[in-house]
Amino acid sequence: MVTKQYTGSADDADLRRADSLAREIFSDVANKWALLIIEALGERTLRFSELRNEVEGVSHKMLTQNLRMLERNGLVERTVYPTVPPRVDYRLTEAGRGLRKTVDAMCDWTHRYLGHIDEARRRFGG
Amino acid sequence: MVTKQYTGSADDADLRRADSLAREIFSDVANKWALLIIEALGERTLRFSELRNEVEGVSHKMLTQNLRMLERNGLVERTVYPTVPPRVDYRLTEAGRGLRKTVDAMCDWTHRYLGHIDEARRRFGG
DNA sequence: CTGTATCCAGCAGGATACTG
DNA sequence: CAGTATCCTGCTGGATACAG
Repeated sequence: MVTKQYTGSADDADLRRADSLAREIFSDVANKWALLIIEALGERTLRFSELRNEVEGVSHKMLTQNLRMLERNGLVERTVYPTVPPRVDYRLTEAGRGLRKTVDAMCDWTHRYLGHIDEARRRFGG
Repeated sequence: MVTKQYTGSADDADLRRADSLAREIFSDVANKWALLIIEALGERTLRFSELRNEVEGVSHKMLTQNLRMLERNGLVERTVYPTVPPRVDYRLTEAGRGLRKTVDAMCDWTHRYLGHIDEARRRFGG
């Protein structure tokens, strides 16, 4: 997210639109539940109820809400089997898998710096 | 963030602690403002007011709050110059720069899939 | 300029109940 | 089982004022 310089040229409107879209996507995606859901899905296909178990602490409502958002942005694909009781599968799209790589990197980072951070907190607190 | 299997062995407590710490860090860091601040800082050293300008739309309160949190976790270093008026510089620590790489990747991803997502939204809306 | 504290509206998000 | 809708509370986060 680099700050753009708008020069007043013809296609400034396009640049501005892209920029605001980028910020919108970032806001959608840069939230705890969305990232945890993506991480939980990984390469797997999971049902709603499975996802609910995998993502520790997520409520029914938050899960539905975030899944809709991810679907809307084309990061998650939703497959409904018209059986009874119904069965709904979720899996990452190509775009979703792309994002997942970055979330993985973030998880790796978290674990790599765990000790670092733990120590920093103690210093800060003392 | 992989689900761990707790077997009841001696150092389960440690594993559990590390796990909960990891989740805590993730919750702290996986939020819009924190990531935007980290991205804005980049390799630069910025003052509070500069940061306020760089991070579009952030309020005084949110900026302070997130900077404290990032400082507490040892991701941002805060330098106070006891001048009048006071001057305070912020810059990423090594840990912070590590995280920044993953945020960069996320930003790259956003721009790479911008069109993709735009299209997905239209499909979803129609 | 930077930071803290207070107040308060608005929304996030949990619990619950109900459909297909 | 999956999803939607409603209610209701508690927290988030903006605005404002003030201090160092």
